[in-house]
Amino acid sequence: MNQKNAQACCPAPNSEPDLRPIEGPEADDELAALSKALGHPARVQILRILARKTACICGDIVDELPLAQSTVSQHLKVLKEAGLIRGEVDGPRVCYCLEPRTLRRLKVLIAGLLTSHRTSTINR
Amino acid sequence: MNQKNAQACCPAPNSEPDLRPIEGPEADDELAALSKALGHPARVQILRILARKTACICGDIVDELPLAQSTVSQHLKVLKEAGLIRGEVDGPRVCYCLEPRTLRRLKVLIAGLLTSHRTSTINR
DNA sequence: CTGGTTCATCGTTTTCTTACGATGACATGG
DNA sequence: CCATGTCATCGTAAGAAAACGATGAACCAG
Repeated sequence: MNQKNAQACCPAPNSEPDLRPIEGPEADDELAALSKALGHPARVQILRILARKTACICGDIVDELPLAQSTVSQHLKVLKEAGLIRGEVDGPRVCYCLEPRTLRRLKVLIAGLLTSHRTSTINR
Repeated sequence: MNQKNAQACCPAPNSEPDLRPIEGPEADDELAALSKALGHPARVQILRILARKTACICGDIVDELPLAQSTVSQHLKVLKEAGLIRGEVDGPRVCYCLEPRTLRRLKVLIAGLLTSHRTSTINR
């Protein structure tokens, strides 16, 4: 019941390349952790909402999901701890937004499973 | 204690494009399900093993993981039900291999979260 | 047919996850 | 200062997931 002005939070596109390895035990754990954070429909929907809205929003997310506020807050926490989103306090509200860097990282990690595979001829 | 000959199972590279949508409720659920299947370190390691070995293997996977055979079998089941791997019976053994098509699909779904976002300028 | 190998499934325990309402922290408008 | 709106956290109950050993099905070798 608000549709607040999407503040100019969540800055710094930060397109530095990611240094971390794409294979090995650490990469495996990283991929598992990121996937786990994505592994719930509500959290995917939250990411989708944040991706759609050009800029970041606050708890309008709650209005878009058939879940209690506390549940949504919990999901946001999971996503934030995984580094997939960022939250910034804006007065009484909190403004969430995507962290595209992490999503790109996830994409790269998954692609890494494909490139080491034999079918890389049709891979891209 | 075996290192059996990796049979020529798991054929059909099958590079048809995927028809299904990249957004919407179905895509969200699909992405969540695939991510959930990936959301465990042991399962990521299994995929990594299958990706490394050029061809498919059997329960040599069990020898590579610090888990009981039944536990590995359970993880394989999860991966198979998600469509990420394929299993083919080869005599008394079962030969597993990657399903690159599904991994590519997952990559596309994640990329879809990025493309609808504003930062697509630095997206690729 | 018999015994051995390979793997899936069953049954169980333990732990994690999800969901909710209730409560609390915090900033802002009056 | 007080009331209100916004959000996080706590406590809890229900359900899912993870791990294991034990058992069973299927296949070969002899």
